Amino acid sequence: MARNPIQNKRMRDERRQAILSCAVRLFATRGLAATKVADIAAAVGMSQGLLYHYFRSKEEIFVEIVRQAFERMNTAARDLERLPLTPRQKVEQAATTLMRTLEEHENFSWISVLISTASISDAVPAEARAIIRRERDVPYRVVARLARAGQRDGSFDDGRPDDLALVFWTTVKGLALHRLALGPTYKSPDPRVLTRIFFSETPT
Amino acid sequence: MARNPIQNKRMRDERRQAILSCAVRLFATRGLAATKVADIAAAVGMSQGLLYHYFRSKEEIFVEIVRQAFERMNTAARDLERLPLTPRQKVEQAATTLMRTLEEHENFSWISVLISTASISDAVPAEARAIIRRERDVPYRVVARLARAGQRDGSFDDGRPDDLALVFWTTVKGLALHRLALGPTYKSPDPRVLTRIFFSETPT
DNA sequence: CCCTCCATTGAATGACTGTTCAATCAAATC
DNA sequence: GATTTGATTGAACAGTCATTCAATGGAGGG
Repeated sequence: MARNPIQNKRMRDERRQAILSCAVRLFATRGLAATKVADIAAAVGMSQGLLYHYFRSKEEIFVEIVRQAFERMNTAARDLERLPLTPRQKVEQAATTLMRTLEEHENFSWISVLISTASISDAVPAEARAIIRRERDVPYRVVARLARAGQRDGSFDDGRPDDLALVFWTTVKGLALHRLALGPTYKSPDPRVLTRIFFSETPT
Repeated sequence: MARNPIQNKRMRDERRQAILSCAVRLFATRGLAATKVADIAAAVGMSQGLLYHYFRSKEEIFVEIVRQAFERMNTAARDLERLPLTPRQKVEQAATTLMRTLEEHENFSWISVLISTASISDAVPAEARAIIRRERDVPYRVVARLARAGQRDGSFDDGRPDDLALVFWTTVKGLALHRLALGPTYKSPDPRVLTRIFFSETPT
């Protein structure tokens, strides 16, 4: 193995990521409590003991997954908001991107499901709960602001912005769920099922 | 206690229902594995041992909940389908009823969340998985048929009926989730967020 | 008043599983 | 080739928790 301390750290990080990405689908399909450390170790292909060389505990793995998930999702949401586009274009782009991501990256769906269940659950580590509480409504707020902007400039229909944002993300989560149920057969619906939440077909 | 064997059975059934309705929210918030038998017993207010007088195992409780949930939901769906109404009226009635139920009966949301998580989970008893596999798409099919009927008679917009049904139920599930997060503060959005999936505002 | 059911308890049991640890291995540096 | 440093293992440990069970209570019927 690499003795170079920098390469060393990199390999360690890669190994941690490998563990995380195996653990995601286990946690998503079984939940934290029902996922055994032995399962994770088997999925990664290492001994149980070695897992504890990379993470202090099963809970730490879980927390790390939650942390990274929100980091990526919220960065993407804020990036979208900053793009120099009209509200209508932003919604269209978000809808198209999300539908494509659903089809192409199974991982997005695993993470989405994991977060959904973790958000409800009483049985998650306190640290994970804190992250969730702090981060979970960022995407909702972004979309609600978008809805408000669109309604102000007249390109969107009416409806309480918060409700519309809720329906928007709810639909995405539901599709993610469905995508996992179907596997590779899955085909995303027309992005208009998302855009229609905000405005009817006819371009202004 | 009632010695009358008929009354006796009735009291036993009531007790079983009491256990089930306490267990639902525990299973919904923690998942099957993370819910301890001790928790359920404490919630009902009985000893752990006594639980086993009413149910053979923790899993049996879970399975019974799943069974009853699908029974009610699917009966309601099929009842709606049989009503002498136009597709448009049926969708409107379903939307209104669901929005009201969400506000008034917290239990509906608990059950909805329980079923959602159970549907994904690998870690549910085989019997529950069988019930889920067998029953879960009844409501989807009912709504898809409705969509097809509405499109045929021209009162609905276009869109793949299966996709529309998916989006419809997904939204309901998402709202149930949100309703639990908010508690008594929750206020259902305008039913049109549901009807709009199928047709635009203007009445034909 | 006794006998028979059922409800009820609380403690014992036994399996499961997260975590620790002492020991081995392998690579790189000197 | 000796030494250091991190990777890796497998078994042991400890705590948790579902399930069982022997014993008690209490209500109605004879």
